[in-house]
Amino acid sequence: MVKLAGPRRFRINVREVCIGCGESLFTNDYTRGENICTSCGLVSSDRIANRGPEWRAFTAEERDSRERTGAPMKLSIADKGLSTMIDWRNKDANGRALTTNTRATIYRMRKWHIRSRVQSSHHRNLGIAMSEMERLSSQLGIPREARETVALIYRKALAKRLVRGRSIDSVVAAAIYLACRIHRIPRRLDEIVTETRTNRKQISQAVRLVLSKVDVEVPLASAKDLIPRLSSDLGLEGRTVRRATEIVKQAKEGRITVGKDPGGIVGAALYIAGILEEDRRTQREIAKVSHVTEVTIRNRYKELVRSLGIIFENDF
DNA sequence: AAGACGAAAGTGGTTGA
DNA sequence: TCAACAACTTTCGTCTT
Repeated sequence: MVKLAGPRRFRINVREVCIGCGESLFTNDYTRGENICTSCGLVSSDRIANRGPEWRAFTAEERDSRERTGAPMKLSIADKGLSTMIDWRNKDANGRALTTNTRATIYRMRKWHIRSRVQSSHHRNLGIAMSEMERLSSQLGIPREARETVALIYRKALAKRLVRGRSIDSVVAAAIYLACRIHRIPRRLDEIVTETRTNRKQISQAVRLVLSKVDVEVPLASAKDLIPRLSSDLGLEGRTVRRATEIVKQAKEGRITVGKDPGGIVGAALYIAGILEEDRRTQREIAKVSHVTEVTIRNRYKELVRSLGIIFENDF
């Protein structure tokens, strides 16, 4: 006894609460450009953006043929995600199993397809490099955008034949290190080294090589970028962090930071801020998280206090 | 006893001849 | 290629809290 409604014109979309009846039963009628409450019938807005395509399609094939975009192009995939593949399943487009004859043909095609794809050494190199890059990046927690930068740097290095005679892993590690600096992600070279099979020396050589031969804008590791990481490791309070940020900023303006280990500067700034804000940490604790020794913290601390004229009010 | 301080000697990396 | 050099580390004795 249920009477079916006519052809559905609405795309049901739960939106904000209706100002008429308080229900949250809105529906968007893109064909008319209206928002209609399905509970009380209130038309709430007569100007909504239609985010769908401007064409209409009635069948799946029509939709496929009219679609003008595909998956995004990515540098971190060896072929930029643009090549085609022959599926490994022995099924045709309708999902039916192939006959023995066709299966043999497909097998041959597949073989040559794969061979032609990795035929050039350039491509093979990229394939290996990108999988190593993915492995290392996820181990180090490198975000997506930075990985694209890594891929870009590696491609440039490869194009300039810098990978010749060097291990792929070391160049990948170097690219990751540089991409981290570009994206202002604080990662020390040693952190990267521990996750690779190559040694530190090779990686730092590769870093210097890429830096000199490939045109990439790589900012110097800045003390400021390190503050969030270290202060969260130390569990410092917001006001202490702000104070430390201010100290680092002043130190930078006073030009006493050049050539110094950022870890030491931030460590000292956090130490001072801790004393000033009575959110104190010991030099040892700070030295541990900032990967410099207590002596370095002390030296920076003395310099900062002297040149910035910091006076500890709670001293007397 | 833990933390801070500072001197002295040693290390790995950069710079300039 | 080598020496000079600055920054940083390790080690250790001493002072302070």
